[in-house]
Amino acid sequence: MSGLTKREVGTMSRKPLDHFGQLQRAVIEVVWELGEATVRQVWKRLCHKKDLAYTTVLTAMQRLEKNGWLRHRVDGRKHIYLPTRTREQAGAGSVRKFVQRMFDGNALLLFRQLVEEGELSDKELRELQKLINQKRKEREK
Amino acid sequence: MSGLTKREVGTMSRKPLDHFGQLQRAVIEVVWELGEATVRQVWKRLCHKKDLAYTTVLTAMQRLEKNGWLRHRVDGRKHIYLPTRTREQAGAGSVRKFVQRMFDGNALLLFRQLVEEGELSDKELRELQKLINQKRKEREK
DNA sequence: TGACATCTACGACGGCATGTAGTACTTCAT
DNA sequence: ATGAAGTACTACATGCCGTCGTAGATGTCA
Repeated sequence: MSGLTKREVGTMSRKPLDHFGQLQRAVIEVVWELGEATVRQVWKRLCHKKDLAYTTVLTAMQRLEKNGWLRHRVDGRKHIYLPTRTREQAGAGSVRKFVQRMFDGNALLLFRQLVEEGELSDKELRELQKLINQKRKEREK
Repeated sequence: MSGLTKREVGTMSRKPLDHFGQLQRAVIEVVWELGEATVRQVWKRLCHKKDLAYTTVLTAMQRLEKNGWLRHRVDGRKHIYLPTRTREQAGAGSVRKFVQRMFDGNALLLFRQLVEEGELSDKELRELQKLINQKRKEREK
C-alpha cells in the first residue's frame, strides 16, 4: 500500500508549478486572475496572443483538472472551473519542492546561494533584513 | 539566424538541473563527486542500487553530453567524462531559472515567500541574518 | 421548426524526453 | 585466438504536452 490517505492523494500534486508546459501554465494563470472561469473565457484571453482552437484550451483545462490543479462546478451546460489552490499556495508548494530537490530540504542553503551569488542589491539586502526582523519579533510574541 | 554565438550555444543548457530524470541526475551527481569518470566507474556506482545495464548508463552519459552537461576527453579506447560546470554553478543556474520562472526574476519575492512561509527555524533566521550582515560588510569595502 | 451556435466528451497524432537495453564493431590483453 | 571492455547506433515503451477534429447534446433565434 502507498501509505497515503484519500485526503492526501486529493491534496497531492506530483508536479510543481514550474514544470508545466506553456499552455497549461498560461491557462491556470488566467483562472487565478479571474477567480473562476469557463473554457470560453480562458480561450478568449489566450486566442489573441496565439491562434488556439477552443478545444485545445478545453483539453488543457481537463488535464489540469485531472492532475488536481482545477476543479469545476456545473452551471447549466457550462463547466465553471476553479483553482484548487491559490496562486500563493501553489507558489509555496513549488518552492518547497524546489528546495527539496535541489538542497535536500535545507532552505538555508538556498538562501546562502542567493545571497552569495550576488543576486541582490544593497537595497534588497536591507529589505530582506527588515523582513527577517519582523518575522523574529512576530515569533517572540 | 538565432543570434547566438558558438560559445553561447556551448554554454547554454535549456533545462535546469532539477528537471532531470532520476537516472541522469544520479549519473551527473556521481561525475561531480568523482571529478571525472568513465562509464564503467559510474555504472559500478549505480548498479548496486539498481539493476542497470552498462549501456543504459552509457546512453545516459551520451545524452548528458549532447545536452551540454558533460564533455569527454579520449584516453585510449576510454572516454573520460567531465562535468562542464561545477555542481555549484549548476545549482546557481537552476536557482536563477527557478526565480525567473516563478517570480519573474525577482529574488526578493522568493525570500519573502520562504521567510513568511515559516520554513525557517529561529536559529536559521539568526544564521541568515549573519549571512546578510557579512555580505553587506563585504560590499562596503 | 430548422439552421446555428455552444458545450463537453473522447480519441488521435506528432514531438520530445527518458529509461532501458540489445547488437554490432573495434581493440586490448592474455 | 578468444574473451573482456569500449563505443556507436538503433530501438522500444512510456508519459506528457500541444494541438485538434468529430460527435453528440442542448440552447437560441428567425
